Amino acid sequence: MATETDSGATRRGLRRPGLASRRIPLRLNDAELAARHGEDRKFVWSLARAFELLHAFRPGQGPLGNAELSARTGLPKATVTRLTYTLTQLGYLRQSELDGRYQPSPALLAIAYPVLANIGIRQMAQERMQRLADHTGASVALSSPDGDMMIYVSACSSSALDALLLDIGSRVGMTQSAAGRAYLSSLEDDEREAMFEHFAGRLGPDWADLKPRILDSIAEIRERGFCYVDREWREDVRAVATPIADLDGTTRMALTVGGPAFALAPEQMVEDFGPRLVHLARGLSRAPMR
Amino acid sequence: MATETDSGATRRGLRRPGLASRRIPLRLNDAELAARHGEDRKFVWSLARAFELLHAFRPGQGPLGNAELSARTGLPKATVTRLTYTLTQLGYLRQSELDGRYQPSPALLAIAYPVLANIGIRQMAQERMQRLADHTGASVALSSPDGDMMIYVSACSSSALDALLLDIGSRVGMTQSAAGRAYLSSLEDDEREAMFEHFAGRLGPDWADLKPRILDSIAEIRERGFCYVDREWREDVRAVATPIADLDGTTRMALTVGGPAFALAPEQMVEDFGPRLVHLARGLSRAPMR
DNA sequence: CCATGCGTTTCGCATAGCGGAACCTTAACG
DNA sequence: CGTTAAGGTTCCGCTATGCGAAACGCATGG
Repeated sequence: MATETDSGATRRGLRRPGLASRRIPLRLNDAELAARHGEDRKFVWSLARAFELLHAFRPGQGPLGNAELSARTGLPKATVTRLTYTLTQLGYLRQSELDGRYQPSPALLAIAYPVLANIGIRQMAQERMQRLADHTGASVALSSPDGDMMIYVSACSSSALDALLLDIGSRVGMTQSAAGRAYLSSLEDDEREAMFEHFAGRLGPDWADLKPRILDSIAEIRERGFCYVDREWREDVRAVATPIADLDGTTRMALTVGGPAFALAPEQMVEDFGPRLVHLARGLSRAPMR
Repeated sequence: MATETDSGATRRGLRRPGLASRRIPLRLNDAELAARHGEDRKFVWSLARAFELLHAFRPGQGPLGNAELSARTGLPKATVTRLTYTLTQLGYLRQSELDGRYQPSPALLAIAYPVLANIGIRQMAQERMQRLADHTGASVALSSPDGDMMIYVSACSSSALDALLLDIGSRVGMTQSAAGRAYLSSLEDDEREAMFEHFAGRLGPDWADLKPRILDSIAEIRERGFCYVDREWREDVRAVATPIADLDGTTRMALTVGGPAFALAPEQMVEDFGPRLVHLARGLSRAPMR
């Protein structure tokens, strides 16, 4: 009997936890937040599940089958079948004729498009970013905060670097990246403090190492307008970044020049790229009109 | 009693139709298809509703409130509240502090990102597209089919055209645009015939006008590799386009050069841009490796 | 042939989530 | 200030929804 009851409880009980506690499902709202929705009459769980599923697709890893999706998300096979089916019908997933596995379809770009269109500064910045990319031979990007990540909303690279290092939509950690620190520097003290609390909670002991480095970067920005971060985000990448506001004057973002460490000399980053970046940001901030 | 029953029936009955028959909610799966899901045990309606809601946001139209969303989608206010609430929690919508209205957030870009990363030819094309844009002074784009639309998956513009005419994720009609016709030309006869059936169904009487023009464009492509479409998609836009395949060799796409009619002379489009475009497509198709 | 692995289908059940209606706010107006 | 209007949220009863364990199909492949 106890078994019976337990099994029932577990079966239902697993539902939420499947999303909530296990494996940090929603990368931006903390797991705790998700857990808090346990009794929330307003929260639509099937939606959360579907997005978690979409999130299981990673760039460059190619198509995924239902089994793989089930494994990654922790959702039961039947549920995955239903979700992939629905998403396919809606056109957001595309199923390979051959192996029946799924891939996100361009339709997703279409729903993401209004995001781009709503970032006023993007349009203005585009050309000048490209010029800066050409001059520096590195990648230039504009990024916007999202949880504890920075998301690229615009990206240019020079011909020198054959492939774009990172493209629109890619994400870099807010704490380790130059972009993230530039953004953090633009926050009010109390806002930044709140973020720090989050980080502390998330990172635990590592935070002690990280915090001073972030503070250094912020001080650097205060002093000369940009920060230089060398191989912290990734072993092989260095970048400079500066904060910038969108045309509405409130939305905070970051502007970055970066690239593979082997191709970029630290001096040129600090002496040339950094100042140019600041110049660009200034130019965009006192934007003529609109 | 009859009233009672009817009201009940209507109440529930309205649900599906709210998505299905009314106002062509899912732009790519035909309304008919959606309607067909009436009894489909596998179809998750809340998902469809949520995406319809996301789809209500249009580029450049700024943030939307729940009322507006309710009006646009035909979903009841309470439902909209629940959905916006959930999407906000998940981070895909962002709510303005001031007026409480919603806007799609960059998190959407992050879920769309794998789409870009999976299109192999994108990376290779980027630089050469940019060069072509610089040379022509027009916009160069790579687009992928989605239902009866072409969606831009890559876009370059020259410095000459200050703003990007269209950005990644924007959509143009398959029937009217050069890109769409280039894509159509790359289909097998039976596939194309199937598309034509769709169009005929969708467009009704207009189809009679449109079809010959599409066939002309296709003939043009057969003959000289590209088609030139002048102010059909929009009053003020002209473009040339050519078909191209992704690296996998199967996924069909289109490559376009286009821009405002006043800035582009028909002769240069046909004599210079078109041939260059074809050259570019050829170069990309016999891509060296990978 | 039986195992293994993927995918779909079935089906009974609890509840998720729907939506009409009531209920707050704010704002504007007379 | 009442009053109307327009946005939004909350309530709440009800059932269709969508969940997921388990059974089933269907390929591989040893």
